[in-house]
Amino acid sequence: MKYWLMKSEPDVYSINMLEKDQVTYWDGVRNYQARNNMKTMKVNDLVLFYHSNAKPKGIAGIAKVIKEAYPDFTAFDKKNKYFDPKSKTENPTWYMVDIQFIKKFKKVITLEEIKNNNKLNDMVLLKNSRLSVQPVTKDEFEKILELEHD
DNA sequence: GCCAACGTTGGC
DNA sequence: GCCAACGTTGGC
Repeated sequence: MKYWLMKSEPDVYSINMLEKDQVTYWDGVRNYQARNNMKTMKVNDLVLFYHSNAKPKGIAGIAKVIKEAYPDFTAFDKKNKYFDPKSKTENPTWYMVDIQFIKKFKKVITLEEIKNNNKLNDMVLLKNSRLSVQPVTKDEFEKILELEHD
């Protein structure tokens, strides 16, 4: 099993909305590295749900992958804001996965807390802050859970 | 709201 | 294939 971190701006889609929906499809990824990461995901992989451009910004909860990568249909729809003419139905450029809500942290584990933890210095989150879908190691995932506070 | 970092595009 | 110009992300 693998671990991941996925970013969302809570104004666009937050952990609360995922809790309400329970299941969602992760559309709109238009970056090749992020897409490749999604293509690597397997059912039951765990996902840290990160709130970017937010206050507080940080990890807001956990989700799991329930459907592996399939074509992102929003890329085919001219009226959708994620429309991309270079993605063809017969040879899609962009993919999405489905995730399911697992839990919402009582308090967001903030970016600051992550930065202040020596064990988490190598997280992709800190090295490549712009990547919206990124791998997390088992050790990092477990350390994050230790930072959860009631 | 600013801007650094980074990815993509397109002219050559 | 290089790289300048441009657009986007996301922390501050």
